Order: sequence, then structure tokens, then C-alpha cells
Amino acid sequence: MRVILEREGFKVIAEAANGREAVEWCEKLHPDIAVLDLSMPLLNGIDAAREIRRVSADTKTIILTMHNERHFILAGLRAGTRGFVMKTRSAVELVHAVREAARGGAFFSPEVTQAAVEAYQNKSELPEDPLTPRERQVLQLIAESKTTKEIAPLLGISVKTVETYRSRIMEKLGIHQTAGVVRYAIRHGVVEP
Amino acid sequence: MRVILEREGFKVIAEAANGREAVEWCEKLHPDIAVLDLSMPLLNGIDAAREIRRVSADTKTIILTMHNERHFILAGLRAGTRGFVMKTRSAVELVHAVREAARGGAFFSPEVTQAAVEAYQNKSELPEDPLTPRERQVLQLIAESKTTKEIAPLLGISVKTVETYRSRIMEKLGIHQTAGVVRYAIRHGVVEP
DNA sequence: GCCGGTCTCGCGGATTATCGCGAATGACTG
DNA sequence: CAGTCATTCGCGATAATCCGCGAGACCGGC
Repeated sequence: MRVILEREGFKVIAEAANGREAVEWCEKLHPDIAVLDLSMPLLNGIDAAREIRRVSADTKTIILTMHNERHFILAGLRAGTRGFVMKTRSAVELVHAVREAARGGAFFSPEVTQAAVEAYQNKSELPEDPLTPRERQVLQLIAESKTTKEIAPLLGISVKTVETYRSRIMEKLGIHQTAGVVRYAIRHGVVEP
Repeated sequence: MRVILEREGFKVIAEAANGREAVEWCEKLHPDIAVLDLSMPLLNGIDAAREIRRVSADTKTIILTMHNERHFILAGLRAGTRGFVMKTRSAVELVHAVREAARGGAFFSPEVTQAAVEAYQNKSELPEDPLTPRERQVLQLIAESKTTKEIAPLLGISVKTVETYRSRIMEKLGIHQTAGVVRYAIRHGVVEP
């Protein structure tokens, strides 16, 4: 990706190994564009995009994905991302998206546009995500096999707070076992199986 | 990726949008190398690698991943893949891996090697199916959100016995959290997500 | 400015899960 | 027939979770 973007005259000023790193880099460097993978450890691309908008409002985010499932795309749009590119399409599209974002525009792969249109047409099929961003973040870490003790320092909050989120997640979902929560997370694309 | 590989003199004869397509291309074209994403729709990289070995035994597989978790890596090794490259590392490593595979060798990112070494230290081998039938049965029930107390009467054995199986499953898999066990079960088709 | 939602933190207690250890039985293997 | 392995059960201890409850701080919308 660095090769492709640099060949087009863009300057790549940072690379991140996971969602948290991506947010941290954006906070430090305030880049014009942040290209995110939808599936990243610790923090997924969508929630990372939301976080980036908070810490660096001028940074435009572009999300790369292999999945063209609707709920991913809609969640991304809600997070205010400026581009959504399918990995299965040519690199030209990524460049196009970055160029558009740099100009202040937006770009979405055809599959994404289609999914958004379909969702718009029959919005009855728009299941509102019952979880808040923070709850979803905790959910992801639980599903990534992190213990409550490990999650607390990762998010910079107390163990008790994490327990509160655990409880609320289970209450909202009507699931009362870790196993069920993990499967929910997988079914909803919060983490990879 | 096409840019990088062609710049190095490799010929890219096909591109696939998902795991199933990747397998189909391999069956048709019998390429020397197949570069797979661990996270692909329809069929993940590991199971795709296993399938490719079945339909095109001479094709060497290389898996790209963002996750350095042990169970992914071990599953990949069991699937007979010749390379395992972290996406977070430079493109040089991918080229290196492809070159090694083409020569008949193998290449793994340092994180991968480390995880494999740790696994070897814990148990002397990487068996095809490490779990006994009874263990797999317990695994399934765990992944179906059953508690130990519920599992015992379901199998007609004591709670303590179920606990023994739980421990052994975790020991064998090198996973020590319910969440990880559930994901293992899902990845291995023991339960539906 | 008030209200609802979110995020945060805490307490006490009940329930589960995990670890380390031992040990008996039966079945299959070399 | 000795060895290995799967299956079964147990004790004791520690760690992690789940539950019910309360509560202050902040923010955005009406």
C-alpha cells in the first residue's frame, strides 16, 4: 500500500499494526488521510475512524474491507468515514478514494454504494446496534480472549468499569455467558472467528 | 500486491475476491504460489490453504495476517502453508516469503516463528487433530454457551470430569480463556457462529 | 436549563472457571 | 503383557466472572 500511494505522489508518514496505534498516530501527527483496515486487532476500523474523528477532526478516514456486508458499511457511514474500498478491487480504487478524500470529497466502491442504497430503500432492515461504541470496544476485547484485568489498562479505565460494561453488554444482548457473547461478536463482525 | 510482486519479476496469473475463488483458481491453473489473506469471505485463508493442498498439491501457500495469535498460526502450520507473513511488516518480507516458497523453502515472520517455538516447547508435536472425541464433544457444548454444571448431566458424567476435559482442551490448544476456545470451535466447524 | 444517555467507579456477595495434583478403569498397541 | 491413551472422578486453592445496587460527571438535544 505504501508503494502504491508513494508512486502516486502521496507521502506515507506512519504505519500502524492495530487500531489503537492508528488512533495514536493520528492524534500525534494529524495526517490528512488515514487508511484503515476494517479488521484490525484491539480496535476495528469503524470504531477507530470514530475515535480518529474525535482526536483529529481534520483527518479523513478511508476503510478497506473484504466484506461487503451491509451492517459494516452502514456502521462505517455513521462513523463519518470518507471512503470505503473493497480490497478485492484494483489498487486504482484506493488511489481514487485517497485523492477524493484529499480534495474534501468521498469515494465508495460500487458494492458499498449498492449496499447503502438498498439499506436506504428498505430501512426496516436497519437493525440498530444496541451497543454503544465503548461497549462494542469492550465486546471486541472480550472476544479477543482478553480478561477483564487486561482490558482495563488497555482502555485506561478501572477494572470495575470494565465489569460494568460486561454486565451491560450481557444485559442488553440477553446473553449470560462469555461463550455466547463471543459468538455474538463473531456473528456481528466485531471480530474474526 | 500485484505491483510489488510484478516489480520483482513474478507473474500474477489470477486474483480472487474470496477464499472459494482462490481455491477454484488453484484447481484450474495450478499456480506455483498462492498468496492468501487469513481473513477472506466465504473461506478463510487457513481452510483455503488446506483445500488448495488437496486440489493442487504442488501449489505452495502463503498466508497474510494482521493477527499474531498462536491458534491462527498453528492452524496455518497444520494446514501445510509455506509462509506466514504479518501484514504489519514491510513488503520486503512478502517478497522474501514468495521467493523462498518458489525455491521450495518456507518463510515465517518473526512473530510467527516465536509463537511456533513456544508451541513446540509446550508440546512436542503439532498433531492433525489434537482433541479426542470426548474432548471435542465437551468443546462443542462449551461453545454452545453451556456451563460445566449443565454439561455434566448432558453427558451423564460428573462435573469434575467435565472440568478435567476443559483443562485438557485448553492445555492441548494452548488457549486459556473461554473466548479463545469458542473461537477455536467455530473456526473448526464444531459449532455454527 | 432540564432530561436522557453515556461513561465512569465503587461495594458485597454468589457463582464459575482455571490450576495443580493424584488416581482408577478399560481398551488398544506393539 | 507392558505401555500408552482415553475416560472417569476426586481434593484444594486461586482467579475470574456474574449479579444487584448505587452514584457522580459529562454531553447533546429539546
